[in-house]
Amino acid sequence: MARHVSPEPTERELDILHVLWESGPSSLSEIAERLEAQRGIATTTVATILKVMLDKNLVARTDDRRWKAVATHRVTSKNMVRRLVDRVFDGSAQRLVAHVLEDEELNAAEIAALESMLERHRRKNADAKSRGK
Amino acid sequence: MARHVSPEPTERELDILHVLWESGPSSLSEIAERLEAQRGIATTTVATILKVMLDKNLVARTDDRRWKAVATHRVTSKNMVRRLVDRVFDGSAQRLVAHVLEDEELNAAEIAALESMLERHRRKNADAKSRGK
DNA sequence: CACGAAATTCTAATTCGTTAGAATTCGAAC
DNA sequence: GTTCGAATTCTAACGAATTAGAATTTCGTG
Repeated sequence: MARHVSPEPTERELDILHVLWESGPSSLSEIAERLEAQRGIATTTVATILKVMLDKNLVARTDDRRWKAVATHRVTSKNMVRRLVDRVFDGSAQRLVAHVLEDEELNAAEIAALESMLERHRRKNADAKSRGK
Repeated sequence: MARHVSPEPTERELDILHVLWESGPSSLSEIAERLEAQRGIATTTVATILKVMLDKNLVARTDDRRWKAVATHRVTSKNMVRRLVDRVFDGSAQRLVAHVLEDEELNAAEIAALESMLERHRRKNADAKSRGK
C-alpha cells in the first residue's frame, strides 16, 4: 500500500498555482502583480519561487515566455486531501466526509446538492458493477 | 469574516497527538517508545517537542507526571479541514465533499453510510428550523 | 539520605521555506 | 548595435521545524 503522495506544494507555491489555475499561463509580472496585491510579495521573490517550482516540475515555461501550471487543481487537491485523510482520519475518506457533515455547517441547499451527488454516484457505481459482471 | 484558524500542529506534534488520542495520558517514555518504533525518533526529541506543545497549550501535564492532549481530535481536525478547504476549495466545504465523491473511490457501503448520514442531517436541520421559527 | 532510572532542560546543528536585493541576461524597439 | 524594461539568476539572511547529545533535576526505593 503506497503511503507516500507526491510532496505538497508549499504555501507560496500554492499561491502561485492559484493564479495560474485562475488566469492560465501568465508572465512573471502578471503573477507578481497579484501576489504583490494579495500578500505584499516582491517580484524577485515570485521569480525565486517559480524557479524552485520549475525544478519540482510544478510549473513549466511556455515558448512565449510565460509560466503555466503543470500540477492541475484536480491532482493537487487530490494529493492534499489524501494527505489530510491519512494524517487525520486514519486513511478513511468516509470519516472526512462524516466530519464535514457534522462540523462544517452546510446549509440546506448544500445538503441537497450533496444528496443528489451521492444519488448519482450510487447509480454510477451500480452501473459499473453490473457492466463488470 | 475570520480568516484565521488556530495554527496547525506540525508533523511531529501531530504524531504525538495521535499517540495521546489513542492511548490517553501517557508518560514520556510511553510516547517516545511509539515514536521510536514508528519514526526512529529519540526520546529527547520527543521531550523537546512536548515542551513546545506545552507552551502552545496543545498538551498539559497531569498531576501524576503524564502528558495529555489538550487539543482534541475533533477540534484539531476541524481546524485542519477548515484550512484545507480555504486553501484548496475556495472556502467551500461542499466542494471538498464533491471532490471526495469524485476522486476518492468510496465503496458501496461507504456511500450508503454517507447517504443515511445526510438524511439524518437533513432531518435535523429541518427540525432546527421549525423550532427556530 | 543516597542511588539510579526517568524526566526535563539546555544547547546547538541542520534543513527547508520564505524573502528579496544585486547583478546579469534577454528581447524588442529604435 | 544601443538602449530600456522585463525576466532571470545569484546570493544571502532569517525564522521555524526537527533533531538529539549533554547536563541537570526529580522521585521513588532502599
